[in-house]
Amino acid sequence: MGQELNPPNPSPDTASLVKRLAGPSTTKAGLAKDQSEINRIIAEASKGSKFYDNEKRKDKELTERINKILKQRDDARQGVDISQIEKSTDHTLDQLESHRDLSQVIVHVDMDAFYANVELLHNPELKGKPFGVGAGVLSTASYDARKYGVRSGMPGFIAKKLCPELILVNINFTRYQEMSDKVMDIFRRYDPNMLAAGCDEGYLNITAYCEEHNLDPQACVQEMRAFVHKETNLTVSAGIAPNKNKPNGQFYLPFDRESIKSFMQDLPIRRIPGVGRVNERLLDAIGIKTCGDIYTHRATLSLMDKQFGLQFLLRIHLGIASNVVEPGKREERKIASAKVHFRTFSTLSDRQQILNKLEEVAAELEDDTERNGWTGKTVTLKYKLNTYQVYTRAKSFDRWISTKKDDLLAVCHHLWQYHLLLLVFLIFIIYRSARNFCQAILCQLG
DNA sequence: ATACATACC
DNA sequence: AACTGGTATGTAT
Repeated sequence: MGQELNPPNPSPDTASLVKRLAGPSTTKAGLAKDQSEINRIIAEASKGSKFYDNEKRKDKELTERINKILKQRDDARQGVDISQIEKSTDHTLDQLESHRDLSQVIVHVDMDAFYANVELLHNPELKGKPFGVGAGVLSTASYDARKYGVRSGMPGFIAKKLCPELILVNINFTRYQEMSDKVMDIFRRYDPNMLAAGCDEGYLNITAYCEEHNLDPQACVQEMRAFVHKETNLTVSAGIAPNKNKPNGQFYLPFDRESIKSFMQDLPIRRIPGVGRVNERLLDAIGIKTCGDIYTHRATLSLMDKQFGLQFLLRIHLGIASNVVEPGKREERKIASAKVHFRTFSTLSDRQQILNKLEEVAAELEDDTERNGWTGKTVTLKYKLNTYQVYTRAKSFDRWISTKKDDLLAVCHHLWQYHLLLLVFLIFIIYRSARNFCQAILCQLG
């Protein structure tokens, strides 16, 4: 609320801001030794930029949100019988425990530094050298680069600050897709129903394979990893467990309650899929750092179910997760989008200039949707100012809409706001569909 | 329904 | 100088 005072000395960055600036992928493999020095360099390099200001704003918002939650917690704990709540939570835990299924052998496979290692195959010169894949922003970093703190998602100029001798390699999607297909084919020999999660990882249920081939899970996975290495020259890490919760790298989690419990006890909550940087901080604020801490604070979590999701966390605490592996339904496309960059920071104050840009993306979308026989019911306009603030405006219809350029523009005209006339850095239209066009026709027929 | 935020790779 | 891009889902109003 209050005005920011301008202190005589610039206040140092808060720990949370420094961490935020370091980016989301700080839990990756191949970590450097002194993370705090690296984070300091990153914060230093970011300082003074619009990006930095925006992160600072978001960090402050989150801090305010945390304070609100802490107050809610204190209110919620007033005058209630904590031990009673703990007792009822324990009952829920017993219920969950009684349904634990240890019968399925689930493997999570993850290619090691996939893009980087594929590039190494194509250019052995890179061996032993720190390099990143991608331009502008890195898609991945070689293990030699990770030692310096270089990570995926990091802008090139910061990576260069951390590691001046860093080599930047252009991205070659077709190359990775080719290798991905090969690797996935190997995985499918072990589970034809496997779930491919992105192009470099997947989940397999090898229960049937182990039984049929009279193999124990560890030997089976060892064999599979050996095949991958032999046929592609790439390495893959795997975690074997009774469910899909992802252990750390190469790991066999024994299939009994006690082993799972002790594994979860000290596992940082951040390692759980679904707990990102924001939820990590929210949970930290109420004293939860590890999956074991969930139990300690079960009463608070129970009282604040709405904010934190009690069931979700109790299952995490017990190390219980889905053990159903399915290939993931033939993905129906849900969104079609097109985008334009404004390369300049100058004010695009000329209404006509913006209209031209809008026309450009609308034409691109018309082309895409016409070619693929697509339509949808919602048009979304999304744009980013040079402050990195993002805005979305959407309009939904109860019928399939025309994807003609001019019709899209007519909707956009309805959507765009005056501050589009301010500095615009990036703009894109998202055009979203519930069903594809063929099905739309079927719908109309009956 | 809309406007966002968060998370994942 | 440079801060993924695409998709899904959650949440508040």
